Amino acid sequence: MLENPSIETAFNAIRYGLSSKKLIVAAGTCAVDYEGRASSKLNAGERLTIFKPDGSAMIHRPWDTPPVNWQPPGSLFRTRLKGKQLVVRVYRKKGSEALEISFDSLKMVSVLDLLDTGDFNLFASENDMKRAIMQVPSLLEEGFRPITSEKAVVPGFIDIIGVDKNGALVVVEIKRVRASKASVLQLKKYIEVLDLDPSRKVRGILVAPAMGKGVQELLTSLGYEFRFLLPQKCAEILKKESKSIITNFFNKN
Amino acid sequence: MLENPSIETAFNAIRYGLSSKKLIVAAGTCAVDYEGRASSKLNAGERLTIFKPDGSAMIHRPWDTPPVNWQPPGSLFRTRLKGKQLVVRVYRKKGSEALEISFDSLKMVSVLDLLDTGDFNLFASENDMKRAIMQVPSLLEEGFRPITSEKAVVPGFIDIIGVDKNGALVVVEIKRVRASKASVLQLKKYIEVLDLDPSRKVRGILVAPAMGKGVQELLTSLGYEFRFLLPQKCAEILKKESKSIITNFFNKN
DNA sequence: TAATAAATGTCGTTT
DNA sequence: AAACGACGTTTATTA
Repeated sequence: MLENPSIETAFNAIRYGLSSKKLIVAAGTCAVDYEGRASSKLNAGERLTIFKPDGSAMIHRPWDTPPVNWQPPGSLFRTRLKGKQLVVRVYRKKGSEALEISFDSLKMVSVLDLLDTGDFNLFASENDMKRAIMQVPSLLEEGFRPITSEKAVVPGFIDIIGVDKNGALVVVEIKRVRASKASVLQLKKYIEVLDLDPSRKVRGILVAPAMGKGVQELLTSLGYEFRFLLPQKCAEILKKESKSIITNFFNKN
Repeated sequence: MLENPSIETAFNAIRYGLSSKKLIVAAGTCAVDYEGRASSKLNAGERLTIFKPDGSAMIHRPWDTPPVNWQPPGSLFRTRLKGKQLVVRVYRKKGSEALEISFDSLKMVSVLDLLDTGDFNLFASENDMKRAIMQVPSLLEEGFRPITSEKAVVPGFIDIIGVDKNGALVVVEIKRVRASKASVLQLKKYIEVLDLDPSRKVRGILVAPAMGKGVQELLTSLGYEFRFLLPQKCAEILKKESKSIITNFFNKN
């Protein structure tokens, strides 16, 4: 960990860090060039740069969440001194993409050995909404009974098929974000694919936290219905069921 | 800049850094909870965290380019000590989204004042491809003459309208990445919007560095054409042209 | 402000 | 490996 190191000192620290697969954080005045699918040029300024052991790299300006320049994991590093500058080249063969960071001076260099084995779980995906409805069918409506099992349905296909309290077939299409007209057409397609005999009544229900423009009209014209449901509520339900983490764990392993 | 600070020392440094709008980098053992549009839980492990003066925040694991958790600019910070833990809460009103980082210990805390005024330029956007064709129409084909001026065309609408060497109208749709079937349908829509009289021949040309599956078939069935063009080549042309403009400038003066 | 298209999108799964 | 779709997409642009 170095404060205001000379270019040479920083060079040695970064070289060492890269070769021993450490995570490196460096702040300093640099210019950045990128050539690849696109190309970019960033003039000199003070930024935070991160080099990770997996070969990924980021250059952060003092604002914004996404980095101004980056390179994905699997990239290769080459560090060299060029006159009074420290130059780090991050490149990969595929698409011959290259990022070149030229440091004029450094305020801080930190070489870190981070051990991170903690599990990460993201809840309330569209699949989680489906699971929540499967576990608590009354989320859709009283008396609803799903026919399809959680795993049986082909992903990207019909979300849930079930039966309502009157025995009518129900096709459910779930969106975790605002439903678009495309969502309605998807529901329509699914219902058509089912190739139902006309004697049996079939209901189409679109489940989402919101509707886009014209969605209600399209739904009505096709005779389908809308059910308001927040992904957050599904997350709470799954949390309550507390099986979700375990399920997640087993899905992963 | 602190190495292995105590929780209290780190607390004071981070508090100071946040209140004085500095950029903060901290590495240490932490757990992270996110609640908002989705929700997530990250168990304890060693990570790198960044808090920026604009209110954005990132938590980076020792691998991957995107952060495992983040919060966009405009978020608010609240730092507090909770037992033996240092807790940083990053939250925003909209959607009531909140990120909570609980540190057990810290390896490094760095409070940085970064001055970054350097220009950033990204070349070879879709618009750059358009400009390149406007400047060098032969990129599309010999004898092509654009009708629309660079600025006149409504962006998001028809990219370029022109005339070929035989006087036929040409509608050009540009993609900077592999063109999908949607791109072809977009071209089709644009041509239909033109509402042309049937006496005049109209050609539709899709310009892109590659074609997706079924695109060639769809193009053929609609009677449209494909023109291979790399964004990089456009970038080079624009670079060359801008130089020639400078040269022109010096020749004139 | 809402809708639409682009992104060095990225990140999965499926073919 | 390519192709397709979803994303805590984000971001920019335009009606």
